[in-house]
Amino acid sequence: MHSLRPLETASAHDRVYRGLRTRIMHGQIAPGQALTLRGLGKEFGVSMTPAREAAQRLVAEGALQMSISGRLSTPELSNERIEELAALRALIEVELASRALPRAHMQLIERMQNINNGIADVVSNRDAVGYIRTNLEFHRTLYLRAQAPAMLAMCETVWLQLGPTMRMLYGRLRRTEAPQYHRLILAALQSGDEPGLRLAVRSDVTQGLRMLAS
Amino acid sequence: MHSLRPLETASAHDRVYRGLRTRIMHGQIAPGQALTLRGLGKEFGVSMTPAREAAQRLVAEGALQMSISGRLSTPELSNERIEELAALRALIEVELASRALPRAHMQLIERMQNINNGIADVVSNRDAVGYIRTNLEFHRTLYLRAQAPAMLAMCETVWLQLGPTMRMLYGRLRRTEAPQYHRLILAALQSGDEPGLRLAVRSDVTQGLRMLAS
DNA sequence: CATACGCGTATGTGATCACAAAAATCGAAA
DNA sequence: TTTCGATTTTTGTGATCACATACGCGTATG
Repeated sequence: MHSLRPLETASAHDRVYRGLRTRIMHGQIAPGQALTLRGLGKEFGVSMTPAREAAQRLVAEGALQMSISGRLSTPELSNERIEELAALRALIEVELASRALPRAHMQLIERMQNINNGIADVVSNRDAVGYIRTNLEFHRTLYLRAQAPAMLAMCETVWLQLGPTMRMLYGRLRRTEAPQYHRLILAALQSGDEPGLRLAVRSDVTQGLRMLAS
Repeated sequence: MHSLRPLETASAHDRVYRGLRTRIMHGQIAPGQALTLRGLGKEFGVSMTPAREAAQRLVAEGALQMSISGRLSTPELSNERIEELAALRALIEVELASRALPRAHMQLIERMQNINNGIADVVSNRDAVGYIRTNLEFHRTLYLRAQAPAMLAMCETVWLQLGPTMRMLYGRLRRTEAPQYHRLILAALQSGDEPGLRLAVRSDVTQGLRMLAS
């Protein structure tokens, strides 16, 4: 029943918004990177007006910050802010996973396993952006089953705010395999173990935080 | 260290945004109410451009919805959506209250008591908007102590989405006194009872939902 | 060599306009 | 009276422009 607008008729500001949002969420833009409206407009082939709307929207979602003079940049998050956002991820994603559990059939689990196997590839290539994208896809695949669009939207907003920082974090990471907690998540899904699932998701989400302390 | 911009130099779109946002959050606009950019512009004394930016931003936050043709209106929430938003309120506000508890000294509790006493007045006047505003002020006063701006922002976004619906809900309510759970919240704060506080906040936040079932 | 000043350029803001599409209005026919 | 269709009006979109201001760089001065 969703009325999806055809891509070729999507408004200009939506194209800019989606393009920028994806880049930010996947960590393709470093923290503190400056952006200009004319630059965005030229890049996406539109005038300043749609670029401004897209930027304003991303500022409202915390994906960009705007100085008092109106200059745009990706935010450099303080450690306190990162802790807060990780706590929000834990709260919301545990709830989403819990709601998805009763509907998580074998087909879904297999799809998640496939995605998780793909993480090994991007990890071996030292591809930080690919790692973030695949990791988020793993989580989103599960959460979509929760049938909770408002919660998922909030969750993605948090991902968005963490995007530039995640790149920095995962860039430091010397990882050789997919996250260990992903296997725990999959195991808990298969056995229908709700407490185990909640713990596994919480651990997976907050593990990145521990790298900050070191 | 916050660099607050003086109000008299606030940008036009910020004035429109704040004005509209307050109205929506406090339930001054009924669900399904239509809005036009030119109308908003005229009302706030600005051209269409700032009105559009403010509207886009509120759409991004879920406070307004936009039809495929670009028409603006306050959303009419389904029961499932309301349940979801109430669950989000419960998740986030319980966490905020828990974080505020160690910092909630007597002065803060007294301030909250004063606000809560004010609820009796607006209730006796059958003032739905005043009730919502005062109720939210009660909660925000506590949550500000949590020192968690990202969480508070998410929380307020949920309030915003529920604004038009809250008016409808509380409009039906035949209430003669302040919410019972507010007293429990205050008692738990005074005694430093964290489990009791979490339960009281969760109950207060989800109580409105029960009116839907009836 | 460091710092402060000043000028030129880059940048965001808000108003206005032309255009297309949707909604509303009015009239005619069944 | 109702319903369908054409026309008029309303509305959102995106481009462009003038303007004010902030930034950056070069120069001069201590």
